[in-house]
Amino acid sequence: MTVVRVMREPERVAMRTRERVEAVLRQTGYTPDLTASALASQRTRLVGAIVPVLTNSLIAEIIQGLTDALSGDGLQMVLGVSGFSSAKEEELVHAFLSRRVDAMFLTGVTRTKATLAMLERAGIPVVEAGNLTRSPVDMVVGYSNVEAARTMTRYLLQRYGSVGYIGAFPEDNDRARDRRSGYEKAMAASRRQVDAALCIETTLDIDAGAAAMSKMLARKPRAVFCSADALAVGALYECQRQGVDVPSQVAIGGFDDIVLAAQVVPALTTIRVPRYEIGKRAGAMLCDRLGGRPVRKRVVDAGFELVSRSSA
Amino acid sequence: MTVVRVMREPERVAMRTRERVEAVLRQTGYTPDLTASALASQRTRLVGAIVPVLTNSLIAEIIQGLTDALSGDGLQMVLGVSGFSSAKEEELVHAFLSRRVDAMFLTGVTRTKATLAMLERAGIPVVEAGNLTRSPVDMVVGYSNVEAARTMTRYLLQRYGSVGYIGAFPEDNDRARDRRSGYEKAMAASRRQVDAALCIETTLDIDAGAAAMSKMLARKPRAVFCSADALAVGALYECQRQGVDVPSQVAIGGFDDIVLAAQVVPALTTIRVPRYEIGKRAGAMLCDRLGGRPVRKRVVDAGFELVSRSSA
DNA sequence: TTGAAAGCGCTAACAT
DNA sequence: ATGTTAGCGCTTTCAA
Repeated sequence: MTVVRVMREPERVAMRTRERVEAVLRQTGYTPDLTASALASQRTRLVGAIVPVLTNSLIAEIIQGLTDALSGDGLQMVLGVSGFSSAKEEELVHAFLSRRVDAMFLTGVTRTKATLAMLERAGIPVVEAGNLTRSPVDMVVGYSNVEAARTMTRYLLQRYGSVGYIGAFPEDNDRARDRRSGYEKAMAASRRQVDAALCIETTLDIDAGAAAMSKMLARKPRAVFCSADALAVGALYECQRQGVDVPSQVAIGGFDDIVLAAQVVPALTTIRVPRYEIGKRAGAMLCDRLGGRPVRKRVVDAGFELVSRSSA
Repeated sequence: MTVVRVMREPERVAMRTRERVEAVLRQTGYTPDLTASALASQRTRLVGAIVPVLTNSLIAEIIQGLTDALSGDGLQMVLGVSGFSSAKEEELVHAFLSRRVDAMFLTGVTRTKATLAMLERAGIPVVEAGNLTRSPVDMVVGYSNVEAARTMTRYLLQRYGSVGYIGAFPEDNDRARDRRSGYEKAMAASRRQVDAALCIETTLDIDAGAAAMSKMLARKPRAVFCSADALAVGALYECQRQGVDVPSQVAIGGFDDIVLAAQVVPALTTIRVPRYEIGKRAGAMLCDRLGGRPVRKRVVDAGFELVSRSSA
């Protein structure tokens, strides 16, 4: 017990005892065993985080924000990668709960019934990030993907009259689904048919964006909304390779405002979302709850902003 | 005990008993507590991983490979971000050892004495990744940054006669240091002075590459070796913005072969390293050791390859 | 085929 | 200011 006090409330231990204990601790290279501490205290100081992939700068920055927030409170992060699969996410949630993580961070707002039930039963703080919902499992911080996509589509529609769509596969990915839905809503609002040939869904990387654009160029679109900057950048390069001028022949709108977006020539018109801040805020909310500080706002809308640059 | 057997060696339990136990487990929604398991068995099934940053596609892909390898063996990853600080890395190593991780993954091959000592004492499998060394803490998988940088510099020197350098800050970053050193060796080998004005070190992102190139263009370099593709891409865009043609006016060589490198116009001449495979192999080596399978090759050279494209 | 018992290294509440 | 004690929920070994 005295040893414990030296480590946790050294002022309560007599100077001489303390020094003796500290000397021994140093000599023996003692390191407290958090494994035992976790069992005894029922707190692991571990946060489980599940992301669909890591190789995506949007997600990487959110996670960076999350770790920054957590490390301030001495919390650590167990990371799981779901590969855009709800089933894999379910497995991971189970594994993390079995590890008795103190809290969970999840990407997006849709998951399996079983996942929901487990989370419910666990009763730990959970924050969902990257989208919005009226009914989060517990807390959510993100922005409206529907509204953002609608805003961009409307912008392109006003300027160019017609707009195609290149997006990520929507299965097990509510952000992609909502972005597509925003596109469709804007189209409907201005009484446009969505032309299936001008609406491509694909994997989420630069090459795929280029390939999709290559197909779409055959149909001579006037403007294309790419629901992720990675896709938009790939599309842009494809245009360059084919000698199609952007924006005079085809305009391109992106989504995410990754660092690259401001650098490409022409610079990308896109939707800016506060990525890093979303992660940081999510982490802060978890810290608050774990520290016994109540969180009043359980649904945090971090907002978005249309950044108009040269590509559209 | 019978319950335990039902979960671990069900064939050893009588059919009827087993069914009864399984029913109860399902009804109560029982989830084994790994926290207690860890304490009793002295195995956490946790691997600690420390990276300098996440927002870097090279690193993100290595980590992706690592998680893929680990998840096959039911291992999970605690992730720490050191921000290119050896001191922060030291803290993280301490925290992870205190958590009794079964193994450690570290980026690069140089660290503080204290870190080394802790690792030594812990006696767990450790794999260092992303560079090579003759004397790893335990195991290492990477490639020679010196040789790769030398190869690229030599290539540029042969074609363009003189070569400038834009690289990442070398403090607490042996990959950056070695790349610079490879550049200098190649320069020395062809009897060139390294012109300080043609040698810029900066932070590791696209904007910084653009800014550095902007400065360097004032000196009319014939070719520039950017020791990371992020920098090279930034440099390339800066040239485009300034109307400087690549490669006829300035040639640019990169390093890493990120996905973007093949897509930019002109496509980037760069050094390809097997990023994902490095992470995967590192994970596999840890799994082998934890599974009691000895690892013969403790130093794995994953190699590199100069990819000649249009930018140089 | 099933069960009993000790112990992993801490925490937390209660003495002294 | 310091010490004692009883768990936490598993694993491991030994017994029945």
